[in-house]
Amino acid sequence: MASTKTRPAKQAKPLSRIQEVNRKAILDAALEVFATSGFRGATIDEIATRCGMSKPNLLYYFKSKRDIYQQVLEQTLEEWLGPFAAIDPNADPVEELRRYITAKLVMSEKRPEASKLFANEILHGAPVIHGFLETHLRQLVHEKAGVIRQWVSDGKLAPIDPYHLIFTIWATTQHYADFDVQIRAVIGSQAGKPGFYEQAAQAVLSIILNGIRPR
Amino acid sequence: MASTKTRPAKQAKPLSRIQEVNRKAILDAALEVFATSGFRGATIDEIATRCGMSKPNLLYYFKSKRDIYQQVLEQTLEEWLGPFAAIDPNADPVEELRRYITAKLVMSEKRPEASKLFANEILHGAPVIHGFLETHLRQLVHEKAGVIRQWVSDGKLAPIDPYHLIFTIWATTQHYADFDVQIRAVIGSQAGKPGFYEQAAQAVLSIILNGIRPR
DNA sequence: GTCTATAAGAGGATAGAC
DNA sequence: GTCTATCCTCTTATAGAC
Repeated sequence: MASTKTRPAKQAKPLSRIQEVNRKAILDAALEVFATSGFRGATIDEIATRCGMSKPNLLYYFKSKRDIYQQVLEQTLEEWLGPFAAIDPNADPVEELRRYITAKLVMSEKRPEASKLFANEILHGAPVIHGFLETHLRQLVHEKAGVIRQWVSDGKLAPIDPYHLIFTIWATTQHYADFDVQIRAVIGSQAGKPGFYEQAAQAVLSIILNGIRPR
Repeated sequence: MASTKTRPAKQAKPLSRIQEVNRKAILDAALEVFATSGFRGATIDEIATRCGMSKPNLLYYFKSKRDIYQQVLEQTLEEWLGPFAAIDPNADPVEELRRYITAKLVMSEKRPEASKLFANEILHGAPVIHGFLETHLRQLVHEKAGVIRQWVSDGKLAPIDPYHLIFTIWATTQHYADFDVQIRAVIGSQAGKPGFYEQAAQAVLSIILNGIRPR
């Protein structure tokens, strides 16, 4: 396994093996707890218990509860926006949007906590990521809106406001993660079954894609 | 102003004039605070300050913070589901859905707190209204799904799963209330301007209605 | 690095005067 | 009905031993 020594020459503090492992364990546990309880509802104790550590030990790795929260958010943001950033102006519009919507639904199924984490943050006024939303996300959405607008100009999509199309896609796909409790309550055991998300994908794709196909 | 005496003969405790006024003031303030902060994040103190009362005085009218929360939720539920319950099987399907979607968007614009209150509750596992969701809401959705299924059978709508159509409508319309902070951050000052919700309505209606029109 | 013990503070709820 | 004062619990964060 070669040398496990970390080179101390780098800029920030180099993390030892155990530090990396523990930090990751904490962030994983924190994602789940913050997602289901929100920032205020979450307790350091619950995060600690979930990753088998003591409360003070968590605060050895992170200087405060808010610090943990912030880093979980930042870590998840990148992953969450990946498929959006990957929208390709040169691909076929309908196929590209099908790919994007499908990817978002898969994420809602596989990692609902990530979606819930953001929903909580934004619902409460986005105190931590407000700056990010106004700069990076705004710029990214502006860029992709331009792509969609071009598709419409080229007659490849029905005339539609790009921003509202993006919001519609976000809303529908994330709904399946954020409101899963309601969906489960309303349709019962079907929601847990294997084919459920495929069925959801088919319906959502049918509605949105037919709604924007050029006529 | 005639007599203001309350008749003590009724079943539950009759509320005096001042009691009614204060209860309503508390519930109005509580809606705003719970909507923006969630149950855990909200404090009795903030609710009290917002309606110009003292903390103990609130607890004279309601026996606990949870009691206030529960009553705000129940009070708002009825209003929130009104337009859904009003979907008319005998009306023209596309027009009826247009009416419903428009009504939901108007509610998101005029009373975003109501939407946020539910979003918070459901996001955190619906501890208080879970029973309601599994019984009344489930029954209501089942009924309306039947209406939509019939419309599809009659060839008045394109073939679509009724449940996913309902979820799509809920998701898109409530998104404008629940995620308003993100929308504002992304598109800037336009979001506050007068015509914005009309523009949103046009886009959402265009996507969903074109997506389900019979072909 | 990890623990026990504890300080410090926030917030829900009650007692009791007025 | 409304207030001030207070109790008590929960939770964040730190001190300091190991």
